[in-house]
Amino acid sequence: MILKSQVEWALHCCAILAGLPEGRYLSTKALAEFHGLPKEYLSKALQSLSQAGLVDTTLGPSGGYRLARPPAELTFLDIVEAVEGKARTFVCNNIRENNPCRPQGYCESGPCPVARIMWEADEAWREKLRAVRLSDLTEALALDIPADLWKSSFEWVLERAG
Amino acid sequence: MILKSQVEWALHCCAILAGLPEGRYLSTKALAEFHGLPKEYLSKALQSLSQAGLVDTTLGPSGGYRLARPPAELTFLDIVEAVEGKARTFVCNNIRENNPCRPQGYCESGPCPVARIMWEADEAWREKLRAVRLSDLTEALALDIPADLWKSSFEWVLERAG
DNA sequence: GAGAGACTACTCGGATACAGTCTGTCCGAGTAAATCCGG
DNA sequence: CCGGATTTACTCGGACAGACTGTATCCGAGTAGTCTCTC
Repeated sequence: MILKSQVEWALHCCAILAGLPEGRYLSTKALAEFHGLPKEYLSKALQSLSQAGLVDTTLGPSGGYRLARPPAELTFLDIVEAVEGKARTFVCNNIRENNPCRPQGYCESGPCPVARIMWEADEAWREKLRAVRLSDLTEALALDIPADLWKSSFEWVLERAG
Repeated sequence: MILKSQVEWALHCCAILAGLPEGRYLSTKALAEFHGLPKEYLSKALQSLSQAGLVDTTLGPSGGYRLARPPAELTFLDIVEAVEGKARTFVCNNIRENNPCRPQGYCESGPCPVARIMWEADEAWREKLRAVRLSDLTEALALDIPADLWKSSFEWVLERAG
């Protein structure tokens, strides 16, 4: 059970978009070039973000993506779920129904206890992701990255933002 | 990102094995029949448990599996990791290394902040699974299942336990 | 110089292909209990 | 009746195949700016 690499890409791209000045867009091409990723496939991840309503998009030249909401109102969970889907990581096939001792027509009272526990863990994971805002990430990145690299990256992006 | 169905199977099988009297074994065939699962494929899940040291096995007739430890000393995480592996659900490909502004030979100071956050969520998930013991599951099952079904199932298993 | 039309650069979506994993099946090797057979 | 050989029932591991998902590429349709051409 491993998350797709698109999740990683989407998170990094959102971090870049978070630094974009109000009203500017950044193209898939620029984002792909900045991260060294295949443009065509990266666009699938960005399309997922777009379909989830996390980013706005404009067509035509100087078109591209920008965040639909301020970074403080976007959580990691939003982004992860946009790419990976909202489905739970554990699916219950109710194999308890196959119990040979089970009386005919017996109806289960509720979700299988096994599933209940797995779903609680899944919820703990999501809760942790829900608690981290995109703005928290950019703050962490600002501390992590040397100031000059931070500045030159910002300028690199600005040059390409329409 | 969905866990394999083998995880579900392994959890249910462990719950059955937890009810087995001291020193008795239960065969793959019986476990597969009880849960309505393909015997050959279920054996893969049980082999994973065996390789992880969670269950003991004996060959020959009246052979099969039994828990290697008391149910109170087996956690959900043990079982999930035995089947699914211990690898983190988020892998960091360090795409920040491709930043075109990054100076040559620049060495990252530590793990990528994005990965750090994802790994914390992963750890929260595992922590939740670590907190649930197999004995907790059997207690929950005892409450969930009607007493007569519980009893007849136990007898069904005992008949086949060598 | 202004407006209409052509052009360009981009997003979006579908089609396609390939690889890896998940699911499932089959079979042979090895092992331990049960059975059989000879003394 | 006893001990050794055979049979049986099971685990274990590898080989294999099909379905599905993840990764990746390509191309056509649509759109918004830009450019060009004409008046």
